[in-house]
Amino acid sequence: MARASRSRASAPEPIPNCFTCQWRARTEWCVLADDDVALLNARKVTSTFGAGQSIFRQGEPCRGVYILLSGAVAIRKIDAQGHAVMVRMRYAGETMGYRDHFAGGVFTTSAETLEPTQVCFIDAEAVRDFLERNPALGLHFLQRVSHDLQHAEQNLLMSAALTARTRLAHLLLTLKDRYAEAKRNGSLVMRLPLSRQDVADMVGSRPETITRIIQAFEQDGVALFSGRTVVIPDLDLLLDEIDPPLKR
Amino acid sequence: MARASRSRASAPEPIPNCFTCQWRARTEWCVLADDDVALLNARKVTSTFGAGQSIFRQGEPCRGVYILLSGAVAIRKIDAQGHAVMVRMRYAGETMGYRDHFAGGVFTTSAETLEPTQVCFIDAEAVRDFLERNPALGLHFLQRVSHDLQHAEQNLLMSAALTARTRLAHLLLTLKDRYAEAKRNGSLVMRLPLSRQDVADMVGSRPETITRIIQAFEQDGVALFSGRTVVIPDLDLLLDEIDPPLKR
DNA sequence: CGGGGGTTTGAGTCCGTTCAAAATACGTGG
DNA sequence: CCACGTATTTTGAACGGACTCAAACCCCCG
Repeated sequence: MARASRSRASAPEPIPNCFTCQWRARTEWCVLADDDVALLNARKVTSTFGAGQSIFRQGEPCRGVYILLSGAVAIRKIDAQGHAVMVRMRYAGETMGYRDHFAGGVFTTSAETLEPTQVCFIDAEAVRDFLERNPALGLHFLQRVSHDLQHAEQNLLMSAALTARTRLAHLLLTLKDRYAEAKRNGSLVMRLPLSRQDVADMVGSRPETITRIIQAFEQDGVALFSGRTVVIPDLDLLLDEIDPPLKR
Repeated sequence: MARASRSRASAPEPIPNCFTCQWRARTEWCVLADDDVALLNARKVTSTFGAGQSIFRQGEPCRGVYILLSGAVAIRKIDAQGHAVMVRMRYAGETMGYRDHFAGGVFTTSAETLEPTQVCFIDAEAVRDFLERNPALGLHFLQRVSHDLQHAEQNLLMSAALTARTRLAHLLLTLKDRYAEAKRNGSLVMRLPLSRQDVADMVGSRPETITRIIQAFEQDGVALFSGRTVVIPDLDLLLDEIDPPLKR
């Protein structure tokens, strides 16, 4: 189908199998019994995207949900002024598109790959079938969405009470969990797949402000930036940033 | 149980009946068949609260969900600095506590009545039973929580891109739907159950700023405040506030 | 009629923004 | 592999919205 045509032509690679999938035990779909997994395996459609490609667009009817096998995706939303602002990321192993799927069936966000990414698509009809065959799956998603909600609310409080500097520190801390590698001297190094604009969006600020906070971080030895590569010499220093987070 | 002891002793009033409940068709519970409703009717525990009383507190294990029969409730959250900030309201006909119930079982917010309020309590075990007997109920809540999530995300974007003035206009518009009465001259009048501090919390601002915006609104004829009573002479003027909502 | 909490007013400050230009990085074609 | 054009990032200066602090005010309640 149309979606498949977006995938990048590539050398024959092994067709992903749900049974041997490394994420099988760690996603919401882990409650599926073996025969359900067989069905999932048959129904899923796998595609591969290069970096910077669109998986779905805000406004489209949503035809199903996606599971990320590898890579990372930026979720963006068009704001009142018509600009696309990045609101969150999705990583390998995560399901995506389920909010809009369960909320009503129209995408309220767009998804664009930040790196080469492999995704499994489960169409809406299949999702409905699985939900029917195994109500526990629905409860898992209910729990998932509820957690998302708590997280979103936490973010709202954060943005109101914390400075941009503290919020950037928070962002770096979450990104470190996904991207940081420990060096032998104890420092952490990571290469972010985000532009300054994207970072600014996620922090609720502007690129210029991000640059200035970065300068401050470098002066204080909290984090050293060079392009999209970040070095965190001492994690404790970064953690201190969010400890006394009083605003003004 | 303990919860019942919090209820206000009151003159014998008719015991609410789920079958004749005015909200029956309009809540998530509408999917319940008659025999389920009978069970709901038997399992629910109704209590009555005066204004300003606590229904549950952040940090408590959450023992079930609540349905508001009448009144209104303020949901507050303790922020990083230890202050309780109001994050949202719950109105008659709405279910409350379901987020924390489905997310994990500990209240991440506190609930306090803003007016005399009557609530039905459904304990967690009963919720589990209903979910089991009728999986569609779970899907309804899934839809509900997903909508909440979209709303929360919208709020996050709003707070980042809109001025406090515009955000207050938004708040007034939502409050109008619940509280405004139309006068014969076409103006709307409402009495808010919120203090300036609460309004400031919900707008992500401070009481002083709210006062100043109110003054500006009065000068522009958008809304006239006297204490907690608000007059909206011309709804279109208020709507104009959110129409060109560019910040800076 | 005397508190006392909530609300308003005032003045000053600061964080983050805007606007604009310079510098740098990046991708593409020659 | 290097030159070039474009996009991103950085720098600078100035503005402004919203905050802080603090005092005055007012309304409600006892």
